[in-house]
Amino acid sequence: MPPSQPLPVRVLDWFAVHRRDLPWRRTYDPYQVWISEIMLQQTRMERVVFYFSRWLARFPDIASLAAADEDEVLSLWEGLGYYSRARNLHRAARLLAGAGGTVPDCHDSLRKLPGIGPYTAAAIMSIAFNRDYPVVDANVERLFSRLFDIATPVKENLAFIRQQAAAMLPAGRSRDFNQALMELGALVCLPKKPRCGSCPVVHACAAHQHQTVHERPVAVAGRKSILIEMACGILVRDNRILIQKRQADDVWANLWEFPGGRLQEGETPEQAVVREFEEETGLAIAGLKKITAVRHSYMHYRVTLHGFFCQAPEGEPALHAAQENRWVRFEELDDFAFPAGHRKLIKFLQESGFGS
DNA sequence: CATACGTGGTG
DNA sequence: TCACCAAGTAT
Repeated sequence: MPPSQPLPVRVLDWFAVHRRDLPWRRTYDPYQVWISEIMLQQTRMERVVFYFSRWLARFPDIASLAAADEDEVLSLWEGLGYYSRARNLHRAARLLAGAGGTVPDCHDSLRKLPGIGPYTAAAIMSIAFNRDYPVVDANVERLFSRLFDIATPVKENLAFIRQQAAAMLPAGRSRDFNQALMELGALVCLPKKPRCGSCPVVHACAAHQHQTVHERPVAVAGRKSILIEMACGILVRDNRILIQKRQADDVWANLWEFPGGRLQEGETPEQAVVREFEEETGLAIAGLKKITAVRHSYMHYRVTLHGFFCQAPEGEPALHAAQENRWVRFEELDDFAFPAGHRKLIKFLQESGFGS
């Protein structure tokens, strides 16, 4: 391919050869494109494929999603993170089900749906309906920051990047072109190890010319990660385990967990479980038995979660910090959506033969 | 508009 | 090990 070909043509030709075969690229069914775009937000492609397939098998269309319980929706989302995406998807499906039951072929209507922002509205318009809307995601930002060798923080240059993306969008080819730009960012114009030798537009890349590819995009200074310790208690009574449903306005909204919380200054994990259990449920637990500690992280926090078995002689738990209590059998824990740390603890128990 | 929202992969 | 990253949105 001669380097004289216009950049959009080179990008489209590259995509025709290198595009990955993905479930939602088979029919471009608008519902499927919508689901995929929400799942792909801040989430890696390889990870999404599994969740997407399982989701489509259970919720093949807007009607089935709208008819589902939120708990089941969250269960199918468990592990993907950013759970408001699942709750918003569910809410939006119910809005759409009452209004024709199709994904609107209209940017403004899409933009009004919960969970659909500027990126996703444009992505659905172009990928599902092949309408001429430019899309600028983190891939496109990185690609353009290199193409134009942008030396200031990329977030300060979004207007310029959007303008460039709109200017080079080939009319009538937006479905392929937008995906091509993102695919190029995901497969070639990588953050750490860009494969400039395989790039179809390296001849037009200012950063490559100036040997500044590794310095682009320029990021704003990040925050340091914070170490915290947490503890939770698995209260067993009559072969049932107490779980609580988290508040709707808190982190991990509407997910389930074992009572517990963050260690205070100078507190041991044991003291923290006793205190948190009392605060959250009013129960005075005893007979603590350490299970294990699991490490995980979220946002800029790195968490060590200490898990304990515990006992409580009498009384039903109160609801001081949760919206619902439930006593469930060990095997039933798989039917509820838990934050990753708690799920790791459950997995540890399953693998150590507990309950069998 | 800065910040919160989750998680697992990566170098 | 750890900081940074990944097809953003809501507030």
